[in-house]
Amino acid sequence: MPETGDFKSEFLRNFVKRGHYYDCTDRDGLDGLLRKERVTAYIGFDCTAPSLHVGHAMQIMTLRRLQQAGHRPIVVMGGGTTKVGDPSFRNEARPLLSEEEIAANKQAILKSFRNFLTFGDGPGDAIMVDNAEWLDKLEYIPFLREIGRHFAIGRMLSMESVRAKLDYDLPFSFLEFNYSIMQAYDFLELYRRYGCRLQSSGSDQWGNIVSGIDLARRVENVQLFGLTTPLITTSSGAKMGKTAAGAVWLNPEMRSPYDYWQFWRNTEDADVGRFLRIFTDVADDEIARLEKLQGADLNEAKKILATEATAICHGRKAAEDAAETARRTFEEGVTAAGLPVVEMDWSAGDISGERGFRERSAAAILKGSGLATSLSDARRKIAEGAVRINDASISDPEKLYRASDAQPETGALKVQYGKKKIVLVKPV
RNA sequence: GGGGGAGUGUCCCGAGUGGCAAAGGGGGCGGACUGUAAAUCCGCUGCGUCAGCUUCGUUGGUUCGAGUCCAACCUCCCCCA
Repeated sequence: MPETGDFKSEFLRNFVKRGHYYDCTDRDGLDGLLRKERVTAYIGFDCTAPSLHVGHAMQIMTLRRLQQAGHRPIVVMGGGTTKVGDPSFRNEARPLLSEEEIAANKQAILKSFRNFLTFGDGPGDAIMVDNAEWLDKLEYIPFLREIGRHFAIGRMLSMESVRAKLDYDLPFSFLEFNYSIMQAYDFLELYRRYGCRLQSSGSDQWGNIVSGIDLARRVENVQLFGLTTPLITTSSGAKMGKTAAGAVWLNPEMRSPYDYWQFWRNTEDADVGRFLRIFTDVADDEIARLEKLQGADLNEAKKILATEATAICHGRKAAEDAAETARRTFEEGVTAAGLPVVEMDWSAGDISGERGFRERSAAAILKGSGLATSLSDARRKIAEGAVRINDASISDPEKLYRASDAQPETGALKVQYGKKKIVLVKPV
């Protein structure tokens, strides 16, 4: 990690202290600018999925910190760049998304930002733009003449993301090669439109950020700045939020606030302090106190981390509901109504055959709960003894339940896979 | 354009002799131990009313039988132009 130096601006001092800082293209320059005026800064987000995931949370928090320090954040939706596709650090050219998919993804992603940032027309309010606004309109020859001539092939080839492709003989088309130019052009365009002076992102975007700064210097003779954050991994080395089992989505339709809370609650001991600093607004001295806790006492800190991080993403109410549901479930051992509920059609015979009216096998229920992906999967999990229904351990996948087995408090069957995954299955 | 090589269980990497639901990793999930932690050990990781069914880039073909042989096509890589 590069030198952090002694920053004088409130924003950068805090940025370092909170663990967001990785590198900066011009430390003194940016530090001075931030002290002098309200700075407009942006981060771009591609629309490759219908939701952002916790891996993006670091970036969104950067914008939040900027806003807290009185600066103006711009969220740039990559409606245009996603059509090109970021080649960085991917082994394959990912299949091109259709324009419809990109548009749908963008619409779904927009909502995620509402709780992290305050949008509006005021001087420090966040704004959101889509780079398709200008990228879609580009004309090839004029663009090459105005912008393309400033890009030296030699230097582009030396960029880390490009070199990796070339060095390992990975597929790499001219289309992807242009991604970096598009991103550089974004920075220039944002400067022209909004006076944006700063681009932030993860450290993997360094090359693209620098390209934008160079371009703006040549074209507009202006000094722009870049600021990067470290790639977040857990202490065990795993990349955050992108497990094979499924990303930790920020969108509540794709991952409920309760499950989001659980994700943070299960943080490794060694990460608690670091995550509190990055992903919550908890005061520094309070974090200092929390991370000193030892052994099981550290669980208190994890609950605060979970609630605070969830509150920023899903709102205070949802976070406290999730905390309360977890408390009742795991500390009191009762069936809490706030657990995820899945409705299941019990109106006809057993879905897997005429086994009996309005009865469902344990395996079918487990599949219906979403905790198993198929009946085979459900049977396997039940046979392993990992499943409980209504708090009773079961081993027979064919054991039958009827709608009247629903627990009166919730009107649902309590289906549990493993120790932590609980879903209420409501017969409909 | 010419020559050579490669595409395996849809998370990734990767063995594979004509009899294979297909070795082995990693990752993930579950169990034990704990503190809803880490580490460690064990198990699971295509679908199915367990008879079977469908997987090895795509489509045809040879064969009792093909991931394995043949042909064409698609994609990628390397060398030559």
